Amino acid sequence: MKLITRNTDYAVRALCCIAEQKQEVISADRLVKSLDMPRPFLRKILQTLTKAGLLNSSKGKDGGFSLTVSPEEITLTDVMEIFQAPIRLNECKFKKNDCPYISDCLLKGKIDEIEKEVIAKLKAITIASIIKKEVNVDD
Amino acid sequence: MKLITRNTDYAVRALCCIAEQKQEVISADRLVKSLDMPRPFLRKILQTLTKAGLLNSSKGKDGGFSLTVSPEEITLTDVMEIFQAPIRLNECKFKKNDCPYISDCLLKGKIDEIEKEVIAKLKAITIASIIKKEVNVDD
DNA sequence: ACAAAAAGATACAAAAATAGTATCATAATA
DNA sequence: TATTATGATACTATTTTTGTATCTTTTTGT
Ligand code: FES
Ligand code: FES
Repeated sequence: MKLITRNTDYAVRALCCIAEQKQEVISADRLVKSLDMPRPFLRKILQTLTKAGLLNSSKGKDGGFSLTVSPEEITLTDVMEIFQAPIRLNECKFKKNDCPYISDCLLKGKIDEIEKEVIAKLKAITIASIIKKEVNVDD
Repeated sequence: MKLITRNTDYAVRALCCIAEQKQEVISADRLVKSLDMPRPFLRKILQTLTKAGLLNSSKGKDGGFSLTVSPEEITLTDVMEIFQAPIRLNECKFKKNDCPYISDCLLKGKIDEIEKEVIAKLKAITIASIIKKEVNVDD
């Protein structure tokens, strides 16, 4: 039971790093140095985030990435949906078929309830809320 | 993000079925018929549940399985722990190493909070609470 | 025009987790 | 001692996760 996959984890850390830094854009290379993760993997994640619309990218010299929206507007679920969709806690399939008991299954109902609450809580976590620390006053 | 794996799912359904029926014990064969799942897979699950201490088993003619404790005492987390341990939402490892940022990571803290709540809720779900329906009055 | 510095696109591969099968041994009982 | 049941275990297949490698395209400075 892994709520957060590595993809999402890396992505969140990268987004935090991008959000925190002051320059216009930051290159994949600099992010690799700051975050200490495998370059090709980070690059793929950045590309995915760009395609998903969370990042702007610019090529060429002094190119790099920047957020398309403010850190307050990026929720954990946004990121999870990109890398871990579908966000379901219980699909209840048997041999690739939908479970025939799904209509009157009480477990299903209970899990779904939990799911809703979890997702609500995940949605409440934003990049901004993650990077917000005392250390990091805007100066 | 799969909160419940198939193993757990099958196991819960089997436990419900065992809990619901009136005979002393129920055999794997009868469970297969009731639950409509692959026999070898169910058998393995039943064996695992037995080893884990949730089921009694008896061999030979008219052998089968029965609960060791009442359905009220079996929680979803009990079952999940057997098949999906460790129950963690966020391990945050990088290349098999623990994440070096773990000590001052706010995301980690937030996820851990959610984790605690989820587990509490899962713990509140018991086999008894799953099978409890109007249809099923003790007669 | 051309080289350098960046990201874009894709295809591939390795590892881990999940899901499922098959086979033989062991115990109980009639 | 045959039958009926579970126990133990080894094996295989599939899917998901986690990466790597390679080549193309765009931008910019010279
Ligand atoms: S057993 Fe399938 S929905 Fe519950
Ligand atoms: S990034 Fe590793 S604990 Fe948060």
